[in-house]
Amino acid sequence: MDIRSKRTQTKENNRRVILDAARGVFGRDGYRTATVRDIINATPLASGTFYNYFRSKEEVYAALRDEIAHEVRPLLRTERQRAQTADDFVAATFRTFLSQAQRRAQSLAAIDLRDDQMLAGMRMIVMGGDDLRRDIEAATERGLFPKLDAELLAAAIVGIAFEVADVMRQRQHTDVNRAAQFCSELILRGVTSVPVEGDR
Amino acid sequence: MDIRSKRTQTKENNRRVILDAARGVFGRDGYRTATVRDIINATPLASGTFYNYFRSKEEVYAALRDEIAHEVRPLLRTERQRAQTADDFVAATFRTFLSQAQRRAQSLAAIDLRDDQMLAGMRMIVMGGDDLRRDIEAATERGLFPKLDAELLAAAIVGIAFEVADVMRQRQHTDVNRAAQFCSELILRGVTSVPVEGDR
Amino acid sequence: MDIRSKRTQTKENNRRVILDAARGVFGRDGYRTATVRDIINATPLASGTFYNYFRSKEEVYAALRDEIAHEVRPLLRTERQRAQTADDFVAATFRTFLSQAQRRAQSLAAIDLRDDQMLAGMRMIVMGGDDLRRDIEAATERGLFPKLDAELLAAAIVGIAFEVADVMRQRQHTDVNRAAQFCSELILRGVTSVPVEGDR
Amino acid sequence: MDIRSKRTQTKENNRRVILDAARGVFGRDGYRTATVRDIINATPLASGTFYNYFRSKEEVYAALRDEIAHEVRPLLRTERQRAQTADDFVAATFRTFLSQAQRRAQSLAAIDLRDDQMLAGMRMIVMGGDDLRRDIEAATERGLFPKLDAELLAAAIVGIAFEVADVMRQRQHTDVNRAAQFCSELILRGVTSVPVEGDR
DNA sequence: GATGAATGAGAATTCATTCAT
DNA sequence: TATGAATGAATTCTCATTCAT
Repeated sequence: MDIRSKRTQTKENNRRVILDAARGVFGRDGYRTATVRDIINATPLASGTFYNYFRSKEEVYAALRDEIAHEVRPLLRTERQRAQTADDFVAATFRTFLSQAQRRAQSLAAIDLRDDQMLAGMRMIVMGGDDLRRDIEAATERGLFPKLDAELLAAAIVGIAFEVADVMRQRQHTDVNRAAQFCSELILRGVTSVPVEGDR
Repeated sequence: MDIRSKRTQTKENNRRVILDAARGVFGRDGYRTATVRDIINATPLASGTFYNYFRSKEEVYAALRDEIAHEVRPLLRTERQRAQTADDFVAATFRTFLSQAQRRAQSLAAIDLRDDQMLAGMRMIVMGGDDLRRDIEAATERGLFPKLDAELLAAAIVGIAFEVADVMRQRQHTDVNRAAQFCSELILRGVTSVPVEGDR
Repeated sequence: MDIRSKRTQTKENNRRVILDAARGVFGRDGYRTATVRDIINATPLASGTFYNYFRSKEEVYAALRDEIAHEVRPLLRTERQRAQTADDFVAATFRTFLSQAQRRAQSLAAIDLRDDQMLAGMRMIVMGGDDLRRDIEAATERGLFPKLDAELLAAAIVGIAFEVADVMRQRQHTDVNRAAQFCSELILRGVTSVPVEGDR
Repeated sequence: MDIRSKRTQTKENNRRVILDAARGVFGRDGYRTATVRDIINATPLASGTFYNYFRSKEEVYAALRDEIAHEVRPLLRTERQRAQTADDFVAATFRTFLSQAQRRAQSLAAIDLRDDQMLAGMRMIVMGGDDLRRDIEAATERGLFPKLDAELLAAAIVGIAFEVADVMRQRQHTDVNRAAQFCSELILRGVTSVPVEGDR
């Protein structure tokens, strides 16, 4: 059904190859340090070819980020919009983000989370631009949250998500559910209700 | 009476001049983008002079960061160690960090918070390396917190502090106390107890 | 028929162009004084291009030197290993070295012989690393020389060869054979048997 | 008797200090690599002070070289002019040069002999500009040598002296007399009469 | 479209020398 | 004269981007 010329296939394939290489390089060297040349070298392609697909490192990054955002954002929105309780809402957000962060360990999660461009990107993913704030506002309308500063709450959720993801990365800790639960409890009921740890 | 020779004064002055220029340039262009040359150009000094004071951009940044860390860390530790309640502990941390972030609007806060080096630096300031985690552990001994994963809690606090500071920066919002209170309530008692907003 | 693509040709040509330029510049300004920029400027190429071919000035020099060593060393070894008498052995060494030094008047010989890197290079050529010493030892086995300190003898031969080559260069004297004969006699039978000069 | 103002003493002392430092630095890093700054740093003096005494690195070197030349040249000339036989003449030259080279192990001899400026300097010392050639010519008049190309002979002697000094340096061999004898025999009667070695 | 060498602007850094103190 | 910080020209090298094949 899908009749593509060989050329088209190659074309799309190269795009893919570059994106994957970029992912690896960003993950290894950090977005900042990585050079276009590094990306090309991680590829069987020639340097000039890069510019047939992307105009710059930034553009590759954007593509990479958008790719993820496109997969993750709808998931997040759906879960949040379906949430019946504040617990559902918050837990969905953390669970989805943390499990994505983990699943993408070799790709985006492996990218230094603190890298500024990258961070902006990740934030965009979690918050979905302003998805999170809007979802919070909608949820507030539905009575899930008390009336509060949605933007600040969104910021807090994002902040926690990032830092906790980073701790998980350092610990090479993989119990996403427990981490997500920790975050949710913290946001929902505060430190007093956070589940007591045995040890990690 | 004039204990410092003119020379020494000039020398110290130049250091200051470079640090201030760096601050401005980092703030304007971001740490990443900024070049040593940019810093020099923001200065009446010659290029070589820079290298009489710092060996690289990294070193200037470190000096800038340490300057702040030196002022802020002791404050934070003292307040947290004196805290009689979890509220005191958490509130002190947020208040101090957010007010510092604000006070330094032209300096570090103005530096792109999302820049990775910068962010690592700021994290070091707030957490003081591991100050925060250790303080949480000590406070837990004192019974201020239930037994919990101190590292995760520290991460959560840092995450919130950052993101909220950033929102404040964007809003050019100056009510530090309200923001600090918001953060504290969230951490302590969760979203349900966060003070209801009129609007900003 | 045209086995090498135009591209490959250009590439090889550029390498040649750089080597030749380096030769000229080294010869004119001395290896020490010469800068990579000087070499580039003696070329129609762009500065970056240099670094597509060589990593540094040192590397160009090494290439230049090796080029010569590759041509000269085998010649020398063969002649010396075939030598039936001490006379043959010594004469071959001087003749080959001096004639090479002369033939390369525009290339290596023109390079300041006294420059240390250069000199080390030339020494490597004449002695071929340790070729000369080893050849002397082998010749001693064959009974061409009395048992003696091969390393010192090699050193003496090299020393004479250099200095005499330098005198020839200054004199723009071209009678290689006479110079070689002079050196050989000196080494073989000493000053008393050196052929009496009219004058130069 | 020698009434010098303190100032004059200091002045001469500083000159000395710089010369000694330069010697050490040249010896350690090589003339080429050494920078004026290195020399200054090897001194308790300030950078500006250097320029009260010397205009450049070259000038320090020249002073250093001349100092030695002034000590060594007269010795050499005297010995050579007094020489009754070719043996005396040649042996005196090698012995004096090699022993000087050795005695100055921490100073000039330690300087990379192959460094071009240095080499030119050393050559000047051994040959004394043209001393050696002139002395050879004079000795030839006296019948010590057959009529021959004095310049070439001088060159040969210098070449041998240098290379052998270098071998000695590498070997950390200290038997100057044996080395000098080797060189003399070689020059006087050639390889066949060079004393047979046991081993080094 | 793919190739990969050429390009050259630009960044970091060094260091001989000057000059105010 | 001594000091040592300031100077800035000069150098090396990198890397995004172009372009002939």
